[in-house]
Amino acid sequence: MKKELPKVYEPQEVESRVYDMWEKNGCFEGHRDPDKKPFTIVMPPPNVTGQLHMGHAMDCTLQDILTRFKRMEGYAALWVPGTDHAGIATQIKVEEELRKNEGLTRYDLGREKFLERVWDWKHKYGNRIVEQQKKLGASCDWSRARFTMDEGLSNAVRHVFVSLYKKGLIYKGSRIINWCPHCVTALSDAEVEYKDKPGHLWHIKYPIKGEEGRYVIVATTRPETMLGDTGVAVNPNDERYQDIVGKTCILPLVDREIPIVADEYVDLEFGTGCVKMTPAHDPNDFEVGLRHNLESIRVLDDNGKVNELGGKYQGMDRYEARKAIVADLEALGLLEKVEDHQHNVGTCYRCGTDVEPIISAQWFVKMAPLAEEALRVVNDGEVKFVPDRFSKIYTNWMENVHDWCISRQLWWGHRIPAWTCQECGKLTVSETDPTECEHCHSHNIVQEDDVLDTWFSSALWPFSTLGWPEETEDYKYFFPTDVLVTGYDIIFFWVARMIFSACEHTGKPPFHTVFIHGLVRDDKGRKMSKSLGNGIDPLEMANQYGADALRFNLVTGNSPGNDMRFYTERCEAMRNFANKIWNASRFLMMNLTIDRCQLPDQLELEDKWILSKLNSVIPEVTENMDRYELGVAAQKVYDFIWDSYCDWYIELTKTRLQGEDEGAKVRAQQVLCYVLTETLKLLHPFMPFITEEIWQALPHVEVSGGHFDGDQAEQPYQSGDYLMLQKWPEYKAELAFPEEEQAMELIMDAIRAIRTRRSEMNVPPSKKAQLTIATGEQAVFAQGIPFLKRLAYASEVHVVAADAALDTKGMVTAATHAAKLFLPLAELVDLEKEKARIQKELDKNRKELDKLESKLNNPGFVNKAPANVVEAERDRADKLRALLTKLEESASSLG
RNA sequence: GGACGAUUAGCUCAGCUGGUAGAGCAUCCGCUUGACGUGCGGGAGGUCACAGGUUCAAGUCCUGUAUCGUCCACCA
Repeated sequence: MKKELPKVYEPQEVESRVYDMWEKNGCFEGHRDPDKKPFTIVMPPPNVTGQLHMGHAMDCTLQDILTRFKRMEGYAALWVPGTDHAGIATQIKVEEELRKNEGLTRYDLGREKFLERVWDWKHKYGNRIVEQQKKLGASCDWSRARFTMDEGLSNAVRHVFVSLYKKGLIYKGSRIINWCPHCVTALSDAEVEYKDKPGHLWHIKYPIKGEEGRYVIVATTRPETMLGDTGVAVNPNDERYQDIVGKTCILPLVDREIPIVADEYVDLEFGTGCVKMTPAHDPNDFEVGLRHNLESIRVLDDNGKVNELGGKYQGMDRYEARKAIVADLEALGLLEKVEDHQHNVGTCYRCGTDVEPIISAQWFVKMAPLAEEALRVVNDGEVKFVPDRFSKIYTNWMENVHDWCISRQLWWGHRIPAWTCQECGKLTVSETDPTECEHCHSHNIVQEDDVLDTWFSSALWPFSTLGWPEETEDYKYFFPTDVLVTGYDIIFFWVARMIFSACEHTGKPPFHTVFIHGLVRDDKGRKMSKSLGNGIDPLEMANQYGADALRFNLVTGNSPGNDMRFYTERCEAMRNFANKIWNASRFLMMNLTIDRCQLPDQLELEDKWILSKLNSVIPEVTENMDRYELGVAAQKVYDFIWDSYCDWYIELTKTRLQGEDEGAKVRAQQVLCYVLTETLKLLHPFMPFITEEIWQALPHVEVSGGHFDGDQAEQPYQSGDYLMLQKWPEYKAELAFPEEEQAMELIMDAIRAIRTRRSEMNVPPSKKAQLTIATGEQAVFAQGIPFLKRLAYASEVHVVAADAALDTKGMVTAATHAAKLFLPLAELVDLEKEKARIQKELDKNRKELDKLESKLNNPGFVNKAPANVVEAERDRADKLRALLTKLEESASSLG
């Protein structure tokens, strides 16, 4: 069954065809199988109208690798995909579109009509990111795809809201919250990004009432908030201001009389030691205000403009008002001084606008009681972070968590299921839309306008996607899930909230492992962003180099949790790797005369070598996968394929494949095929497309079989149909050949030594030379003759005893610890150069041996080091001594 | 102010529980080697940031310092 493959691997065509094949044949479906253990991953749902970026690509790749690996290991693997309605992000997009195309705002349309538009938008673009994930090879069970605003998930949201409300863990209250004047909504603490910005510290004089010419000087970074000042605070221990505490000052521009109070909150060292109090616009002032009964006067409206309480400044934007106020103060001679001042400004994580702390009536989740269990499960190891250092970030946050502001003044999202009675003013909170007030039974009830924070619904994702609160079969079988894969940037937003939500509502942590990865940055180490325009489109990379190459790039060359720089060159290198595998397979198929592939009974030295190498790489890969060291695992497969299989084993088999012995030819094919097949399995999680494509073309190996063998009529696939459903390779004791492995290495050492010598002398491969090997391992080298001929360019090979009398005058020599090698290339030898070379090699190895011997003569080492380490060092010393002897002989023979 | 990460070849990074410093790219030399030039063979290039310590043995563990980066908190 000879097959000819194209010379260069063309991923584009292969990938879509292979993906369709998998999908059509149900390969991605998770099946509840009582005989198997489940393995479940829920995908962090991307924004429904989003586009796939490099971060998604990495996230997706890691999850796919884990899922494919576990699936092959025999788990009932399920990867649940889905999308998030992404409240603010999506609403902003649709509003922008609306303004651009029709010049309308959402208010022009009204809530209902506007939401129709958003749904239209969702239907139009919602599938885009799914298609993009498919391009990357995501083996999700698309039949179980969910959207956070699906009916089921919405029910879960309502169920949770009501349940928390009834437990007193959700409440509505007036607090200082973070307000984005651009998005016109409240934000949670997590949604505020603090940025260091240059600003000023304005020192303003507030006249003291009844004391002409006397002032309190306050320092502020936000002068416009003075319109809402209702007090001035000093530290009670501040000797400078003992006498003014209790007095009143006149708020300039507003002419309000405000008290001077003493509060520990004030820092004696900072500014003037006097702080203006604006309880409606500063969280600390709010607290102080509560202690001293200061009034809260909110002077900014929802758009960040001064409101009707701001007198002549009404209608000005907060920054306009700032300028005007400063100018007016200066005109009045009340501006003492202005200092440059670097300070941290909170900004909206969505739009970057400076966040305004504003007092506002919002809904909150009471966090303290929920945090307790969420901390316990991590502290007790029921939920582990990989790498572990992130658990500290998590616990630190959870220990200091504030109540979570969950209401958003948006329309797109889960509307808060609370109704206010217009008669008695009380709230009715209900899972199903109520028809009357539960307190006074009035029918005159109005639902809250606000919707819930997007993250409120994503917090339920690991169980809501599986059918909860219904006790569905899926929920019972697949929950709790196993691993959550995500970037460290959403530990607070999402991971923390999933953990406390699952603990609270299902009684179990949602997963046992949180596998954290870093950010993908550009080649200069900058975050990829739209504004910088430095984003690299993963799909473009996949198109150009293949999804497999992109995946391999994203998973190798960095360690878990660390950021990675994206280099296109690395994609190229991985594309080359894919091409290498392709050509190795092409070579095999060109030489294939068999249509069944099992290991032959008779194995040659080189067969045992490669099988033995394969046998040790299998557990290494598996162990690294188990430890989430996916990059290390991938690297091991890479090295095995390129070095061991391609550069050595394939070359070694050519002597048989191109020989006359038909039996030997077939046996070589069988081993080649077996090893390649097993290797394709190891590589499959990382490079699913090319491995499947090649595997489909190969005669399938009977030795390992699939784990879907046997009587499983309900299985939608047949054993052996797809590589992605094959059994993950295992170590096989009967295929470990340590002695042959070592023997083969002796031959390989000799080949390398000869190549080096020839290369140093610029002897082209076309110039063959006789080779004489003096060795104590004659039998081994006798087996190596064909390899030495082919790979060390020997015309003839003579293997003689180590102590054989040889006329080696003028011969080129090379040495390994096991053999002396002689090449009759006398005419090419520069005697002086040759001497120098040998001397250099002698020096190097003597130095090495000296180091070793002093180590071995150190009683501390011999007595305290483990026996196997000592043994290995002794062995190494022996080999060095043998090599030195041979080098010395060579030196002396040169005279 | 706290916490964390990084510092290893020219560049980007691996190096897991201490036991002979690695890869990719770049570079230099050679190669129409019957799978692959997206390749093959060979080479050069590193006092593992610095200073101490633990140990028979430290890139790896501990302490401190420096530089860069990230997160959290926050003084108007």
